[in-house]
Amino acid sequence: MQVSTTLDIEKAATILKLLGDKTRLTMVKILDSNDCCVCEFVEIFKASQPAISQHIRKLKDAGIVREARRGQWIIYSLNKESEFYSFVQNLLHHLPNQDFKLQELEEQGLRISCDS
Amino acid sequence: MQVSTTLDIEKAATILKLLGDKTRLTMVKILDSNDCCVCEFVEIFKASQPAISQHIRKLKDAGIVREARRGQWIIYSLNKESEFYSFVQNLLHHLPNQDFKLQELEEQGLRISCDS
DNA sequence: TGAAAATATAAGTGGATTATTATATGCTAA
DNA sequence: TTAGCATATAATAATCCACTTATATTTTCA
Repeated sequence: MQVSTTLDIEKAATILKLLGDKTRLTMVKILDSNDCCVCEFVEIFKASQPAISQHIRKLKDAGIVREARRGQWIIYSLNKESEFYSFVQNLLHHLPNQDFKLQELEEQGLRISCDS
Repeated sequence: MQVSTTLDIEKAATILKLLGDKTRLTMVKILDSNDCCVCEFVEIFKASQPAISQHIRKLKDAGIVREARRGQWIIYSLNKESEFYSFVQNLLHHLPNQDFKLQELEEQGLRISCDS
């Protein structure tokens, strides 16, 4: 296997610990194929808004996701410039697609907010 | 990227949390190229024997490593039959080789124990 | 301008995780 | 058969983590 980047073991452990949480790991898998805002995650995970915001902040602090304000929403996406991007990509390839979660939202009309 | 196995997200998060610890991650990286016993890890990590045993037990409980008694020593190795093996392998490829740690032990004559 | 929506942040709490200390187990060799 | 080594296990203490509740900030729109 050819690997593009070699990570410091300490940094790698930090990233793995971050992703070693079901909510954050699922978030990142979803963000791998869609941009998303906090309110959507709140729906998907049936969690409180502060809980979701706190998970996202950890991912943002580590540089794994980035944010872009769009009106009153803040849209999150994977940060492709992150030094961990290819590492995370490789992980994600082992996980089942989670797009059905967003599709469910769409069917409930709960995804209009971040459409476009 | 072609991936051999797809893991349940929940299981994947569990494995990532396990590996999201510098000591355990380094252990697994070392075991990727060498079998090892507890006393060697104690030396390498300058940690207490119970602390090391407890880390190893977590890896063993998850099926990532297996043990084989050899006289008074117990030799640990990566469990290639684990359903997580290819997942873990992929991770490890991103990490720098840690063989120098065992080489240091050898130079101090502290590796005789597990030689075979 | 003021109300409402989306999000962030702070403080506090309970549960999980890690290390320590103490003790038990299993094997070897004298 | 007993002493010593390697390792496991149990109990406990300290630290960390994720969630909750409460509040602040930013933006939109009427």
